[in-house]
Amino acid sequence: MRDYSPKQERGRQRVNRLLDAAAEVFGEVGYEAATTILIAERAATSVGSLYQFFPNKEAIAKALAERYVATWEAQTAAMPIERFTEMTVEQMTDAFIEPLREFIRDNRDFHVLFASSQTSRALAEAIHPADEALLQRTDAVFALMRPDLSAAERRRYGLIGRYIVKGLLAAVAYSDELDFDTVFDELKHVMNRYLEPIMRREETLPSDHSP
Amino acid sequence: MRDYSPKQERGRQRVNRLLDAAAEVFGEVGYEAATTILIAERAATSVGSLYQFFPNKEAIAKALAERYVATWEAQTAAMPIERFTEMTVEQMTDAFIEPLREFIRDNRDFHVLFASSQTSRALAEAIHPADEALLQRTDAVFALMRPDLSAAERRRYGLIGRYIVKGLLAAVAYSDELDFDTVFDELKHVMNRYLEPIMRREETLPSDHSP
Amino acid sequence: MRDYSPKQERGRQRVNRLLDAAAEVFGEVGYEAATTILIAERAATSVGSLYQFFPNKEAIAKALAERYVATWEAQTAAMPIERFTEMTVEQMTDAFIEPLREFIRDNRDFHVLFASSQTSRALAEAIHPADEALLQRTDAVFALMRPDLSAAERRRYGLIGRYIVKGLLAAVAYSDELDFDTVFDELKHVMNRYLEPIMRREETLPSDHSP
Amino acid sequence: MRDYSPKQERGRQRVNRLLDAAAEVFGEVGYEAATTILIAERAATSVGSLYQFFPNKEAIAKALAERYVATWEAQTAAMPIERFTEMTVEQMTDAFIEPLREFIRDNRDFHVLFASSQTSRALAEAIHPADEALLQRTDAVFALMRPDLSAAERRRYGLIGRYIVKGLLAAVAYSDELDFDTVFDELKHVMNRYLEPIMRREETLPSDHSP
DNA sequence: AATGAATGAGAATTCATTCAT
DNA sequence: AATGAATGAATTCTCATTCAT
Repeated sequence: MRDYSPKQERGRQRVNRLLDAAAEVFGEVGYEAATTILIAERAATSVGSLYQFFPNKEAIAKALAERYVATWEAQTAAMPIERFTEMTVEQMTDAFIEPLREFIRDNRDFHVLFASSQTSRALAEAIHPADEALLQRTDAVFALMRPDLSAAERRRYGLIGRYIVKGLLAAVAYSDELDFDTVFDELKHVMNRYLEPIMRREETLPSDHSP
Repeated sequence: MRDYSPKQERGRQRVNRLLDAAAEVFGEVGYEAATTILIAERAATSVGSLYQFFPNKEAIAKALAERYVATWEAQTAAMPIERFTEMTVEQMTDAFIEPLREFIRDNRDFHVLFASSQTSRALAEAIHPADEALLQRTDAVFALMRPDLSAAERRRYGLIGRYIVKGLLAAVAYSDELDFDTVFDELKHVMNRYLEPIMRREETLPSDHSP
Repeated sequence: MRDYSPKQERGRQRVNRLLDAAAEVFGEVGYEAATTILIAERAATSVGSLYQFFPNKEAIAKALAERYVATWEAQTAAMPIERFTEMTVEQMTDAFIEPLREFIRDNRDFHVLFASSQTSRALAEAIHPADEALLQRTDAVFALMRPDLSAAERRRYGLIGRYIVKGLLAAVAYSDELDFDTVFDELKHVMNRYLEPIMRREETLPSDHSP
Repeated sequence: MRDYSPKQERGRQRVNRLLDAAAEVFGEVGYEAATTILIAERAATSVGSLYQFFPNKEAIAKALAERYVATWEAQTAAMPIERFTEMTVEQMTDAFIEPLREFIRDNRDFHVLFASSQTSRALAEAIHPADEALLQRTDAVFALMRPDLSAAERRRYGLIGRYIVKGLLAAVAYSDELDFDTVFDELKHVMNRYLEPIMRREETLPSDHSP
């Protein structure tokens, strides 16, 4: 297989410009409708250069997803996981959602990629590792705060939470009726209400969600 | 402009077969990747015939969305809106989610269409009326149960609720870790928790979500 | 998989025109350099039509090879295999080469395809069945006239003979110094001399080619 | 025009490495499918360097062909042409084929280049001088042994012989059913039988190949 | 001189839509 | 009306060759 990694500084810069362009174009027209030529043009380069660094369109999406995850992880690294032990549910939700809010504010196009992954089988596979990386953190927090939960339960709550988040990120991206901060405020509220019974450890198993 | 509505019983049947086929194909490969020829073949007919009834691919999606809404409305008609006044929040959620659960059970491919509408500008426009129709019902219920809410608030809660629902429908469609009923049970739980403070009319305005 | 076979008479005609065009174009520029658009244009149609009937360029070559074989077989059917028993080696060679001469006269472009199959892995696979079909006949004749030969020997002589033929067909196709009939006369001579000791059944095993 | 000839010892080595790489790559994927980048990589250098020494891809093939001819000529120089006068046809054939056998054993990829030259017009022109050089030797031998043959006849027998050789070299290169030495043994046999009547000078003109 | 990035024309292939039969 | 053939613009991707570092 060919080696697509840039060897020179010039190449590294171009890769970043291409990813910026891809984020924009995906954001504007969606993954499917985005053409490699359009992306290249937006990055002020030629298709040839694009294909010098990416074997195909899918790989662009994948690299972009990875860059998002890396950015996200760098940002969340500021809040070490141990800090969560001493938090209330509200604080914990804040600790999750507020960085997300800022992240999305800076990366408005983020969501399209993940939304499109529902539409394109190939993209779904490309995105999956990134998707999975995001789950790790919730899992770790659940494990810390509710050690009595089974791995399956942690996973379930993590997944459901992620789908809620994705649902509301769609709201940010596509609804012109709901403004940015409203959605995040609602998201915090939803998550608080969802997680509160789960996090109260003195309760009976919350999987049956009974009071 | 041509008239695409079927004039005879045979035509109506063919349209339905085409929509069935379209639902399947959209479900399998997504809207973008679905080809008109594939849809026609799945309906055991020819492209030529397909274009007899639909001016273009978008129109198929639109008609399909409309058929979904009609089916949904027929199903929910069984529960007249006045009945909601005497319900607890749990009952109300049940009254919403259980029919949805059954609807989705019968129309597994439903979600893809709505997910794809996030990806394709054209499709979004085609789907929008259907999307809007679904919002009417929540709005009506809110109006009935919390007449003190402003139209904007009703709309906001309706929209947010819809995005949560969409988020979890994606879980049904794409996650092989979460099974059908688990998702719907979680969805009910989430909605209950979300709506409860909103529906408690003796509370202060829930928009600020303070206890 | 899609069905590429023509369903209407019109389609069948177009397929034949496309194969004619392909033969020409392959003959002129070779398989690799032949473009599907060029072939389509030569057949006075559009690429789209070409791809209606052939999944890819390789398939065109394959179909063409098959048509050659079919033509060839129709022509050789006139000389039933039993007739070979009563022939001298010269007559047998004649019975092989003269129809080949006529076939090539009518299908000048034939050779390019088989020559190109040495150059393109994909093409080689596509051509192989046709190639193999041609071997059947020599094999049958050897079996009839020299029943004492082992299958391996028959195959060897058949293969070598075929490579000689191919070699000289290249001469017809590419050499502007050797004219058509000269090459075939030489070919007959070569084959006669090659086959004579093999065909003389009273000889010792001809594999050692001793007098 | 630029001067592409290597000026230093290091350059000469690099050219040779590039030709080695080219031979390999042509042998593996054919001339058309071989990319300059692949050749450069195989030679453990970069395209940029490749173009330092060759103006284009065709020139690589040409240089390679020339190197083959030079190698071949060095090898055959051991057998001065006068020695042929005292040989039987069998010995003469041996004197031709055995060095060829050794040459091909050492240069397995040789044939692809010449086969590809049938497929690519441009390559054919590049190869032609090399091709022609190989003909000189047969011509010289014919002239020596059969001074009564016309130049045209010598040329004809030389060409036909060369096409037979090429045909069987293809067998070596592409047939996995015929092994290396079998093919050369058969080749010797074929050439012996072909040349014998031509070389018998007491015969009538062999062009009519009558006994 | 060496590396590998940059370019862009050109190739194969797809597919919504129109049209002939 | 029904079928499936026809069209060609658009898309992804390749690669010989040139250029910047």
